[in-house]
Amino acid sequence: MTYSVYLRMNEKLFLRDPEQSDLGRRIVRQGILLMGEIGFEETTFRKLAERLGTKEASIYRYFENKHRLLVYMIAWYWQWLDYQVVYETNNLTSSREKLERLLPILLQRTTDTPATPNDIDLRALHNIVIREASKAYLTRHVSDDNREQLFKPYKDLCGRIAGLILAFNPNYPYARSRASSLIETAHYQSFFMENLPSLTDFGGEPNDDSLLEFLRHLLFSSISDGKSKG
Amino acid sequence: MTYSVYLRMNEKLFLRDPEQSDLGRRIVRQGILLMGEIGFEETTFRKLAERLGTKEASIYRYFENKHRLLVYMIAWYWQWLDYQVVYETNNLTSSREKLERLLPILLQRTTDTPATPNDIDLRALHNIVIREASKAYLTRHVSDDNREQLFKPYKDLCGRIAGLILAFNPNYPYARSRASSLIETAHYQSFFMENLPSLTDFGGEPNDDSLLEFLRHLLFSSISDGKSKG
DNA sequence: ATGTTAAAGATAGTATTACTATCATAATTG
DNA sequence: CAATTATGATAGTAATACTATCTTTAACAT
Repeated sequence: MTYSVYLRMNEKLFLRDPEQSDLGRRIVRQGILLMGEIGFEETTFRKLAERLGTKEASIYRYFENKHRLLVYMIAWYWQWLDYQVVYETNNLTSSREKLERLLPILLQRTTDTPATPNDIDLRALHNIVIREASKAYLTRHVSDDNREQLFKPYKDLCGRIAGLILAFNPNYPYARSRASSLIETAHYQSFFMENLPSLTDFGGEPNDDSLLEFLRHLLFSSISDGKSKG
Repeated sequence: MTYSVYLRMNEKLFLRDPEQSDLGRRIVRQGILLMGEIGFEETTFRKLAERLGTKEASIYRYFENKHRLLVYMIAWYWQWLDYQVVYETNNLTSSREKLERLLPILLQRTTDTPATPNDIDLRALHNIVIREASKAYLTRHVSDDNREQLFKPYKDLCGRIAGLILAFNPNYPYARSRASSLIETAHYQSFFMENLPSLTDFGGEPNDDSLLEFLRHLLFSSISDGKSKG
């Protein structure tokens, strides 16, 4: 039996809660597919409306604009990831083991998901996060958006990871920066691997986990104490 | 006496070389100021033209579109940085020292520039790189742009840094990824520090160099051999 | 001086985008 | 059955991202 998680989203992210209606859910789900296919810039509410057999005005009733829809999707992803981290590290005692489990989650290398997220195409969403997530905050209105707590899920996830890092090494002084840079590195290295491979050392073959090993080495070398391990 | 460096740019980046005419140079220089002020999305050729006392059609004679202008500015920055790295590490024998010198360059913490770059506002350009550089490659046409060598300056800089890393530790297996992630980390941590400080451990006071220390620790812990140093 | 070429100015026009407004209709709820 | 709410349908606007064309100006060559 599979469970389904309902993630309660910040109300500032939408005009009308898309999870409360059929059209709303289709906007999000098909929006993920469309944006995954053609990218953020090429995506328009008109194209999405056509795909849904509705009109752009209807989509505007749910989301103020395309950027808010992106922020919504990304926020959903971070909340989902946070949930996955909690689930996967639950009952583990070793803080190293917890961090080990974290890495494949960040790279979406996990096969068994703890619960099926209601028809959301996770692979498409993960690709959107890799290619478009930075566009959610690299704007002139970051500060306003931040004030409205739009980035809280990302901060929460970073906070969670920073906690794991501090559990591993309470003396490490850069836990939050280490957490945010771990996430970001996972994503643009994935992007580079796929699109600008000469910026990486990874071949990109399906079962090549050199990126995972890179992240593992990078993480543990930085948060381990300088002395040889006892 | 100050010298002035002329950076030869890839011809694919423009329709007409902006360095060869007064209008062209003003497009680039004022473009940097405008984009630094209002950001990439808000920048239009119309606004830039007004600022220059010309018409948008004139700007289109130099650059195919706004994205190409961005790519040009970013490419110029990477070439400039590469030059700076070469200049600053010249005559140093210690590879550790070379890497040490690299870090403040990446953060634009260097006071003495080796040569004055012809009226280019480096501070504004650095801010553009922090906020907008990823938009140069996070597009649907990365591969086409890459084929046209538009990202060569970035790759060259990464290659240069990877070389320094390998000089420091010839056995390190992820030199290129380490180089690209060093650059990227420097930039989005700068952005976070300024705009989403809770994602970092840095206060952001003018003379606070905790970001520099973070990068230094992150870099050397990862590329040093696992054994205690001899 | 004159003719030629190239750069820039000026004006206009088009397709698309990112919305906003309004009104009708269908579905839901009380 | 009445009232409310969601959606559909249509229209319209201001701005954007260009393209085209024609004129003026400047440079340069003979």
